[in-house]
Amino acid sequence: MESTEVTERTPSEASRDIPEATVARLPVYLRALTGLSEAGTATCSSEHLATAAGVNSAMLRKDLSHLGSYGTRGVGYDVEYLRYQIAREIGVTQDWPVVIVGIGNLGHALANFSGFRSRGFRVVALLDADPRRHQEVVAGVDVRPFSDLEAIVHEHGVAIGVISTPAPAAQDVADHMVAAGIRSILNFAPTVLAVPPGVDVRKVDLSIELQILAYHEQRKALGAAAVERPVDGALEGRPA
Amino acid sequence: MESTEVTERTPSEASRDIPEATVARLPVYLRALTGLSEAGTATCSSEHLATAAGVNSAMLRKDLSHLGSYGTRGVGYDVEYLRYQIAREIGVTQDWPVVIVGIGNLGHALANFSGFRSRGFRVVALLDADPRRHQEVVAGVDVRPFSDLEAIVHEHGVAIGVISTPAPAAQDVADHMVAAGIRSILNFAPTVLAVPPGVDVRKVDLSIELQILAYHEQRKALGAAAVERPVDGALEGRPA
DNA sequence: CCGTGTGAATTAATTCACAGCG
DNA sequence: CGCTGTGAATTAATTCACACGG
Repeated sequence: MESTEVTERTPSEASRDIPEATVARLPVYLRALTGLSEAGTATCSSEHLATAAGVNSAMLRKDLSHLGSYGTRGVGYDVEYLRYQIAREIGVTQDWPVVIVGIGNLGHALANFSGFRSRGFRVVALLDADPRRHQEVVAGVDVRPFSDLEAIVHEHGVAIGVISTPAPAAQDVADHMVAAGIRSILNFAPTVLAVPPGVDVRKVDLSIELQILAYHEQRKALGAAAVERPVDGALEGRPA
Repeated sequence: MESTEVTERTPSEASRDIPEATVARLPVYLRALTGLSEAGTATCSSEHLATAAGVNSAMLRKDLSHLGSYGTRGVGYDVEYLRYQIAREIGVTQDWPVVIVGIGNLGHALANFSGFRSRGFRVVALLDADPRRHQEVVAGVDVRPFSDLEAIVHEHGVAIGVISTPAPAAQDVADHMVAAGIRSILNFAPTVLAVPPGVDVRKVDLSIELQILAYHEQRKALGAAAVERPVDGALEGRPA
């Protein structure tokens, strides 16, 4: 089985439709609509919804235009209706069974995260390679051996796997997930995963996010003064 | 104090230099270089490093070209040298003091996450509004009242704050962080934060990531057949 | 009128392809 | 030679600005 190529093409096969940048914002709109709905708002303008979602209204309208024409000119959008349409487009009108591998601190937090359940995902199994964890019950689900992965995937029709192991274990976990038939992986381990074409990987990397903030913070600290790159010099330790 | 405007301009003031997309990849390169370094590799080509970082070599070279000319034609890059240059550019040659607010499951996981310490960040305080948590010591740091925020920020010169509270508390926490002088926020709460200009917010949202995967997964499930949008119909429950 | 939906214009990001240096 | 660094070409994302319909 050839899986040397590092993953490219996050959007796989049949993605010639909604731009990737739009797809990434749809869940944000969905959440904003849920908020408006809970606040009792029946109708909203693109301006209103855009503010709630933290984007500008032109972009919101452009994004929504990829889904269809769900608004009413001169009026705005029906909150419930639009919410349903977006949920359907994303695919969270159904429930997705999810398996989490790696039940350390982060795995615990993920297992207990109520947002999964309420947003279209159901954690059907928690797996860990460490036998000492197999005693535990986390969030009402008992921790099982990693070797149960394939059986669980088949039993529940799991299509999405979450990796919250330490970095060194992540590639092996990913390989087993792919072998078991999982084609979408959310990776919290700070490592680049290689997967065959057709498998989507998204990564959430805490220290990368902090480093991006640090970059901008550093820029701010430089103040309005001398923002330019160090004029020359800075060649400390240049190799021969 | 006017802070109605939802945040735009993630890159603030003095960011007319390296493209945002490049900045977001620099930490990935940094990690890949650390890996190569630990493996004893002294020199690498753009091809080699790009593979390790999960990007293509043209993009890597273009990204690095924004920092300067740190390679040797016909040879490649000196791993240690390039690593230092990127770390310096990001600003992680120094240590950034960080405060974490909200010590629930996720806050625990973050406080214990060793990757922060080893990548240029130092957790100087853990804060929680719930007095019952003030007994605890997490990762060697004791949990203090949220009201200590301003004192801690000033004492340690904290520039970066992490929010891992439930969604309803997040905006209030952000407001206090901004008031205390924090200008970079990493938000794990599933909510859109409004902050004044000059403050950077990055968000990490677990269910959004899963929803993006679900979208693509749904597309795959449709198979090669009928990939087009439902030809018409699908107007279930269209409002009057 | 007012606000959606959308072509056109702009800006950003990525990829190509090769000149030029070590 | 081989690989970097980079202009030029391409593709994607965002913003503008306004025609159009309720």
